[in-house]
Amino acid sequence: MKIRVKGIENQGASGKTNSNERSMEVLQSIVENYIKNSEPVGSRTLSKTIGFKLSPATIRNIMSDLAESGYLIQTHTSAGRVPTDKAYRFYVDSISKKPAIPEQIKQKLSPVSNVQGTPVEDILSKAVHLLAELTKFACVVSTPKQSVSRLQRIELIKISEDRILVILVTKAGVVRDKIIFVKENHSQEFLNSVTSFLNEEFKNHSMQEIREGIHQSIVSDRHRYHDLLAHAVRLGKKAFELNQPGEMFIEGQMNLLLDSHFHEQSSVKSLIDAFEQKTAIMKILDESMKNKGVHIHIGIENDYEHLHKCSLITASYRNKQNVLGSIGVVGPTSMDYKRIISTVEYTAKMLSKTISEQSYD
Amino acid sequence: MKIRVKGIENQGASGKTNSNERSMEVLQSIVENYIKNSEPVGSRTLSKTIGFKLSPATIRNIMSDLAESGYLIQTHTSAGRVPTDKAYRFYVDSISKKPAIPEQIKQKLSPVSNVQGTPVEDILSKAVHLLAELTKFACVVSTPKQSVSRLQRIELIKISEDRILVILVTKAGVVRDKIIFVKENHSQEFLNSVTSFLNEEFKNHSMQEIREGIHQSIVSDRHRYHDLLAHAVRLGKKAFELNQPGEMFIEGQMNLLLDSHFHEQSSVKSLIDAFEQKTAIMKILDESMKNKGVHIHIGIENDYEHLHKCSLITASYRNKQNVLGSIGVVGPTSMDYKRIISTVEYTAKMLSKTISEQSYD
DNA sequence: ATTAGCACTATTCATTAATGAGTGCTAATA
DNA sequence: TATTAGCACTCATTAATGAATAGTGCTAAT
Repeated sequence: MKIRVKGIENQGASGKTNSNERSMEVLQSIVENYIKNSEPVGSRTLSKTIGFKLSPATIRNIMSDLAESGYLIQTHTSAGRVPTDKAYRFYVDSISKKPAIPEQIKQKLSPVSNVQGTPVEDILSKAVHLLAELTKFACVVSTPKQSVSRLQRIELIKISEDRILVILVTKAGVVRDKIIFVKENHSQEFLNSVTSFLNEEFKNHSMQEIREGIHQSIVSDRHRYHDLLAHAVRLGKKAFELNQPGEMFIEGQMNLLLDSHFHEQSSVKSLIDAFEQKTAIMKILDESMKNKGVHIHIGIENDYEHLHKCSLITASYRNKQNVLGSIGVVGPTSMDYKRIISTVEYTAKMLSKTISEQSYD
Repeated sequence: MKIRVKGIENQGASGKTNSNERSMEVLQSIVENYIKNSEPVGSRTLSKTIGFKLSPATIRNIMSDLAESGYLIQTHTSAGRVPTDKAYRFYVDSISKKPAIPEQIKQKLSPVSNVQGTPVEDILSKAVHLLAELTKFACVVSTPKQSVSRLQRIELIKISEDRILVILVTKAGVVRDKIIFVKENHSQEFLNSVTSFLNEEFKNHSMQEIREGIHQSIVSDRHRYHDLLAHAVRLGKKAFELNQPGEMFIEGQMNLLLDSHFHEQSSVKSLIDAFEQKTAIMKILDESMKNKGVHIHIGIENDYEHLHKCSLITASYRNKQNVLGSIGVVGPTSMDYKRIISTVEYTAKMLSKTISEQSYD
């Protein structure tokens, strides 16, 4: 077997970066070509798109090497080649300059910032809807995490003899309500004092801290002989109990099923499962909150098996104070990464801007 | 051309109800057969399923008549026959005894009633999710109409200098929040008095009435010289302004795309459009609130063209006082009507029960 | 009024052959 | 030594063919 310069990978061995650069260029071309046409790309076509700088035969050699290194596969002997996830990874990593956001996209997304007094949920829902429309894929957004967001205000409203409506307003502008059941029939006046106490004690603290704080209060038992505070703490404990596992909005699932890449029965089932079982996607969104910028998960890189044929592009959104959640796109691994990445990035930016303006900091 | 007794339609002319009944039975069999197998049904098969009481030849004659009357169509000359929307309409109208709800379905739906202090939205979302799982079709539910539901409580909370958080709690247990922007910097104490005023004035009134009432107050101008009331009315007007067009939750859209009846590209596009353009479905849900019981819209009967290949089964849910919204299934016209109808009916019943228990009446 | 029988029709399925896109290898070339 | 032209080969796709099949419609017999 002849030993050829492999390009990209073992450049160290050959020393000829020229050949390496060429391989890279070819690979990029292949990826872009496949993204555009969704068809295996052959040496002849490639020679054309590259501008006849190389003959099909030369390209065949390069492609053969790339296939050997795991960047390309053939669906069958006489077919062109298709990029692997490894190729997509290489491709996105090699994207240097981001394309400018087309004016059209900016315009489409402008409704996101055009909101006065709209609940955060509605803003998110609007944003994810528009993103789905723009990308023609499925889009998801996670609602602001309760635990990190800090308390702006708590309100206790007596609803009936044994029911109290708890309203939590966070600094991010998210309003959460829930009803707690109590044995004692507290008067509204009493609830008002409890409210004052809780507000004074916990305003500007994160939900996480509050939960811990209240727990400590109970453990330390320092309120045992003070009726009001004892009740306040007990009510507070109930009020701040985390009951929602973190929500997420999904839009445009059906776009995916129109996509030719998911036409096989099995892929469709996988997708349905993935969206049914929200946890996997939720996890990726959560992960995305930890670091800045756009996150890209390509096919096999996803832990969740049902997402192996998808790529996820996510970006977190925030207010002035905290990272709140993230928004993202779920599409085929052969998506137009450049376009999608910049669209997601821009959407997240707009979202951050809008929500920051609405935040109470 | 031979004139034969047409059965079903022109029974008056022939006088022989026997033949008519037979036609009905055959048609029912055809519909059930097609629902079950999604394949054109032929005379031979039918003779079997009917228990050989009639020979294929006889059945052919009957089928020919039914086809002429518009109950059946042939996809091509040598194919069996397929029921038309008219046939489905006849079929559902002729359903006499509803099947008992299988224990399995009851069990699946039990989580709907197993909710303490859960926001109504979450109950609805749970219900529609389970319904989608049970029926394997797309399911929708409309959130309680704001206009008909009556006020349990309003709360104004000062959020920042120029922002007030308005919380509306309805008797149905729905909590709505929105932020209003004001020019004056009201103190919380002042807001409390306004709150008291609004609560006293408007508790137990429907939102509709309140909006009208406030409008009158402004027109009559009787509060002109009373600063507090003037402000209260002005704030109230803002607070009660209807800003959401009525929401709806959708689940299981993807189920539809798995369904063989929607495999053609065009149908899929239609469906996506229908769900994108929520208004059409919303309208049907709204319609369904006007009358009791289960509502059935079969294919062509739907005003919205994109729903011509679907049937919708809807039922309203309510609390003790009012009809609040409705829940329904969107599936192919060849759905198993008996099963779906009773499932939707049961789900709506459970929903009503649960929400009634949570209501504040 | 019902049914058996038969001619007729259209789909479906498997087989075959032609076409074409694309590769891999070898030998010629710059 | 790297590149390229040329050629044999492979495999998917397509169209055409024919057999098998499921179903109808009509007529004549029961």
